[in-house]
Amino acid sequence: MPPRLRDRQPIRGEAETGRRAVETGHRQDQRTATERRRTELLEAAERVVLRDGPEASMNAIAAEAGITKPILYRHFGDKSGLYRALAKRHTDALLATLRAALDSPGDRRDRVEATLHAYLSAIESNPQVYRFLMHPAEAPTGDGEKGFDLGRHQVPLLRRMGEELGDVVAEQLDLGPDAGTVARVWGHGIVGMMYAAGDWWLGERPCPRDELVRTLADLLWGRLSTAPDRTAPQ
Amino acid sequence: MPPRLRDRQPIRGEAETGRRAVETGHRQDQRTATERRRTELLEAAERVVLRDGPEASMNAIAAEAGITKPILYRHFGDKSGLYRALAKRHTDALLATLRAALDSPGDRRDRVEATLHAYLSAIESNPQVYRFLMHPAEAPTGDGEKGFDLGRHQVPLLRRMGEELGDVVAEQLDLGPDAGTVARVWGHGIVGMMYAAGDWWLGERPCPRDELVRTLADLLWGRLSTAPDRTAPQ
DNA sequence: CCACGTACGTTACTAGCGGTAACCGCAGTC
DNA sequence: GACTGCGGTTACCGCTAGTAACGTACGTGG
Repeated sequence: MPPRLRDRQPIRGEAETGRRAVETGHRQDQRTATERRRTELLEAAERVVLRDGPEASMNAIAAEAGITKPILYRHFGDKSGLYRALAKRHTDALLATLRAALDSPGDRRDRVEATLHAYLSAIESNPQVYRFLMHPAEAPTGDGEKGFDLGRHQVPLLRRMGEELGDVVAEQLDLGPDAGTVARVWGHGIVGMMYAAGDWWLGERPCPRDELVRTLADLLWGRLSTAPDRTAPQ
Repeated sequence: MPPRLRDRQPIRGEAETGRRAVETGHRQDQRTATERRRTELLEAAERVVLRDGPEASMNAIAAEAGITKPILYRHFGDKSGLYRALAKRHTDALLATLRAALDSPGDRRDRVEATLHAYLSAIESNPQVYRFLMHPAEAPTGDGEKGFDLGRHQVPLLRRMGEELGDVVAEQLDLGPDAGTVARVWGHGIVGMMYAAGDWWLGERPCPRDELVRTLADLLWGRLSTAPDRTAPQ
């Protein structure tokens, strides 16, 4: 890869214009102030990530915020800390949307289709956020354990969505014995189905969204088992 | 000398002990020789990746092979080239296994379960290879296009499996109009289901493999639509 | 008043990364 | 003998994440 021009360092003395004078009266808004600062930094980070993708550098983020790296590290510990904080808002929002769709009125098929629609339109309307959430660009291990744990620190959104959907399935359906396990398996399975099909669809756009939703719902409705064989009539 | 610590370079003169003398007779095995060298390097890389995970450094791989970085770059271009070469063998093997399962005798349900079994036992028997294949640890863009392409250079194995399965579905089932699109959607969807459920199962081990296979097959067989409601016990 | 704690901010560094330029030496071939 | 190509090296580049040390404004408490 050709060497990139070094990213611009923050311009000196432009971040602190006319700020301090506003809150002279208040005293112990220290905590709220740092909180506000935190969200300011997060918004800057979000701008950069949405512009440059998940591989945005801490330098670039700091520059966007008008400051330098050490402050970012004071606030978020390390890069994965920043990314975790950044991801939280979006994952929470997405999960809320999905839960709303899962609890929407209508029969079961309607709810399933509504959920698929919700997920797909979310990733469609903001692919870069989706990409950032799903492909965290190397979350640096971080756990003390070296070895074959596998998957713990990876793609947490997929896991969370799977757990969430499993809960909903468990609470809405009567699955007989082993209901808990079955529901969780289905939760992760269905989420994975949404994920892979959605990722592929977003890249190739082979059909409108409704058709994708219908086709996936057909799959979940067992059409795979009832479709006629093709080798026989030939 | 500047005070920079140098990372350990490979030990001098241990890679070429008693090698040259063997093939004095042959002449134009240059191509086969470089081919052999390539696979030697790939095996060294594999050892390191299986030991250190996907974030293994080129320096470490070169050291393991008893050489230095530039040779790796001569052979594979860049890191993603090496990783692609490294992944190819395993993906080919896995895809062949899956295809065999998809074409196995028995009825449709048997074939589906056989395929699930094949995938799950593959990732179970070698989780680190699986992890390397699925989470390529930041394939560095590489494409000229900057922007929102999304997903093209990401997780190629998932895509390939989806395409492959879509082909099989299309050639075995009669899906009426739009058969091509339906088959591909299903291919990617089913693969995603396997992927997410398998990843979760591998981490938590909530049930034996057979049960997971059966539960997923049940999902594909439409049990989601036929399971009784739980909130309204008629 | 002065000292303290605390936030914000900087400069200047470190080790390590992927990747490359320039060079050496050895084989075989025209 | 000159040319070419491959295996191999040293030494570098620009970049990254992360840190140490220092400075500056502020409000509080002895």
